[in-house]
Amino acid sequence: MASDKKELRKEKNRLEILDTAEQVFARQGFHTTTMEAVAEECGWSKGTLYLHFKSKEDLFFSVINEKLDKFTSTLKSASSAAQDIEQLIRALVDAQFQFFIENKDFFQLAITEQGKVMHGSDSGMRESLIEKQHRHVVMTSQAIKRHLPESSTIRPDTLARSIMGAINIHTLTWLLQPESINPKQLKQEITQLFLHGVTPHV
Amino acid sequence: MASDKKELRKEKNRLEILDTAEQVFARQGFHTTTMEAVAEECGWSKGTLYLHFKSKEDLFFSVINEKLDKFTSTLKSASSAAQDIEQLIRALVDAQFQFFIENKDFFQLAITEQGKVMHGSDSGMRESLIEKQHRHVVMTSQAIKRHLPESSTIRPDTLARSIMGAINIHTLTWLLQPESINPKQLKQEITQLFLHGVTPHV
DNA sequence: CTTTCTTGTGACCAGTCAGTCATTATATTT
DNA sequence: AAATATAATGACTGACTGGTCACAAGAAAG
Repeated sequence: MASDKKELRKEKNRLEILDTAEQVFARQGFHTTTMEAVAEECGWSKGTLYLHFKSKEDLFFSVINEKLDKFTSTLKSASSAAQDIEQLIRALVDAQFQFFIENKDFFQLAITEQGKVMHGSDSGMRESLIEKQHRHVVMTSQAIKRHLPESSTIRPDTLARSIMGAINIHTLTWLLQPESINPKQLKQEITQLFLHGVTPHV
Repeated sequence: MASDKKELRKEKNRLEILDTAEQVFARQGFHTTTMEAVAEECGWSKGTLYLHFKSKEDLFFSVINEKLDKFTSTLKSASSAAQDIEQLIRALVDAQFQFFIENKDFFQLAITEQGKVMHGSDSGMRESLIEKQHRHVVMTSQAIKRHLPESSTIRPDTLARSIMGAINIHTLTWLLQPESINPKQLKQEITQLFLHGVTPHV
């Protein structure tokens, strides 16, 4: 049937639009980005965007949603190989940095536009996003739980979130002042920090 | 002279507007907030706002700027009493949580509207804000440097930022799902984490 | 009380943009 | 090749809002 082909093409176009939208949103922020601008940049007309997404918000949340899924699965596979807590933390730090660097656009988007998640914005999209973030933390926590010493007083999700928060802020710094950061050293430091704290370790 | 009184009243009104604006911006985000709304909420008319601030952006940046100064000085005094690295980390974690909880509005603002710092926005305000954040980190780093063991492989500013990042994200979680957090336990965990890492400690 | 000066107002203007839909172009079927 | 169905367009509209400014209200001075 021809409808298969059609569906496929439609999906391909959808993804193309998502990719472009990600860049534009990241560059300009949600409110400053116009549908016209996205349309122009991906070579379709504004009307066509509305054949694929029912509103600007829908487009926006779709961008985030998709990338968040990819992020979660990246971390999942990165953490599956670890044999002990040290390897795991190193893997988590590595993978998150890597992902953010490879997806600067998305990172910038996620950091700068959490506002849309916290404020208003109707429909279930807000909830759906929070749910997705939650699942992300749960996934990471589970990986941690597998390797965390029984006796540890730190709960897996506290650790998961702390690592994320730290890397977030360092990535942000790095984005604002690229020259001031040595990625390799930084990753090493952070890994050490979460493994052993400030206490020097031999 | 009467002009003293006048100046004083003007300053008082300015601060009142800043306070109100902080709340409204936090509740609705930068773009969604209208000058009209701020005016209404503080009982002045829109025109009057423009007697105190030359634009919406000016108002916005003024809000952030002022709070950021308070934040820095709060941390400064909190860290000055510490006698060793443990006390210092505890103090930093405590004070930051405390400040964010007492200034939910500001926190939400800061988190959700970093976009305005990263994207466009003319004038020197963007630079001025980055500079201010930088000074904040420097101040914290200096406090850390005073107590960090010589042999430590972690640089003070890495630690300063990591703590900030971690607390940011936990505060965010706490704002989104208040019931899931036990502040006391969380603070204890985080302090432990940065002191000794995941390694259990007796 | 009248005049002058300061402070405050809000209707208005000019620009913006999300979303629509009548029309056109393209593809598919007969 | 004609007819039909589907995809794409972009001019247009309606709603909104930052910023202005001619005017009003109120205080201070004379």
